[in-house]
Amino acid sequence: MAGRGGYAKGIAKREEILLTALDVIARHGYRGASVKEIADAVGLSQAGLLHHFDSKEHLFVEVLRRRDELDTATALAAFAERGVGGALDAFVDVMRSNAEVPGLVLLYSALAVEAADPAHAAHAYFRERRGMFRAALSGGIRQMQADGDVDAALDPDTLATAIHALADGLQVHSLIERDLDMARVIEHVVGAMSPRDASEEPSTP
Amino acid sequence: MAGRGGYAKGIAKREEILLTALDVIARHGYRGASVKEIADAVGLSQAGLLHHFDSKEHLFVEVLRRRDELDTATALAAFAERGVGGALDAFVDVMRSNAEVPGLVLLYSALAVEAADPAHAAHAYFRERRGMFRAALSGGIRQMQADGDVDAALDPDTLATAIHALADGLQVHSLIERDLDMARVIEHVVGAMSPRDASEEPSTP
DNA sequence: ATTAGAAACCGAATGGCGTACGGTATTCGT
DNA sequence: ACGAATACCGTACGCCATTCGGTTTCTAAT
Repeated sequence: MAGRGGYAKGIAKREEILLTALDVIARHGYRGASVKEIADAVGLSQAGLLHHFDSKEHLFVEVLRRRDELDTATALAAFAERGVGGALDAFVDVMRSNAEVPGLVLLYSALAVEAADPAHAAHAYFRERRGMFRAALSGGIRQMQADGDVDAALDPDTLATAIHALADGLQVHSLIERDLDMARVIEHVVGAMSPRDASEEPSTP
Repeated sequence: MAGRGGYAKGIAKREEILLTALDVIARHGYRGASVKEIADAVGLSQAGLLHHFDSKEHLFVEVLRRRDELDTATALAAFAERGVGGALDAFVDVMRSNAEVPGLVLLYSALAVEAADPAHAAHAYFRERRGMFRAALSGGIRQMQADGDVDAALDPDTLATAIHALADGLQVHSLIERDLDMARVIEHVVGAMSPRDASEEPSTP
């Protein structure tokens, strides 16, 4: 069991662990990010670290959950400021900035695959996350279709599924091909989805 | 070291191991596919199994290499028969049939992430494979642009990168969302890339 | 048909892994 | 200042991939 909702010291330590875990992953790779390595990095024994989290898996999932909170806040703010088109831009921006957090893409991709096992702590996380994400994305696409920014002939749900998969696939590829500009690829593809008569070529209006 | 190029018995056993490995992955998941499990399934000790392959990683990479040989043969045959457009169809077909091999998508996705580690046996494999695959794909796209089947305003290299990432991302997603029709999504996206004046509907409904 | 050497295979051991358990020390509301 | 909840540790367990030395089996050359 994890010592949840405890003393100030414990809360601070838990926070430190979450931050340090990403650091260790960035430096040692996902395989090298053992409980011992992370425990050493925060000055705890292995048992001491596992006191704060149910398991190593749960710790990692918690790291992603924290990141999600930041990201959705950013996206919602962009939506409030700039509307639907701004939200899609914000999505690309979030992806761009997350790609610069060392270890984060590695952790996300690794867990996304491990989550295939229904017994894995990340299974439920990814299931619900994908539902939420795709619902929001397809909603945004529908709005953009109404605004004439996306071809109305395309199916919003299928498109949302595709963009989400594209984003995750690019992350996996970027692990090896480190100069891969994910945001640029996505922007290019999304640009191809806009109605041809409206934009693309600046011919006489 | 591996007992390569040996007696008939060894060659047969190695083949059996490669087939059985996929079976074990399908039944026990990637995490459950330990050397012991696979060794038991083929009637060997762990040491006996490792005699045939340099490591567990190398064994898994070999499974993927074999599959690639089959797939490229299929794709080349389709190209010879049906030309460039047929090759893209063949690519989708190959994806569709591979998705029905239990364990294969799981193995591929798991290794694709583990290959982030330069020391991993799959690192070189995925590096070279992506180069080949994208070169072929972008070449095909260029041809289809010349034929008027793909919008000429799109960048072939970027598009090839996107489609490849999309395919891999869909595979990861399908691990959890098992009713996800990957081929359908890809066909829908590819259909959206065709010139608008040419076809009214983006793809077959 | 024999034989020498390569290949196939095994038992046991090694070091690392995540985690469960029992116990001690620290914290902090009361 | 008390005591229960929390923080933390040493130890141990079972599983993992891999290594090593040794034995059996195969087969090509004699």
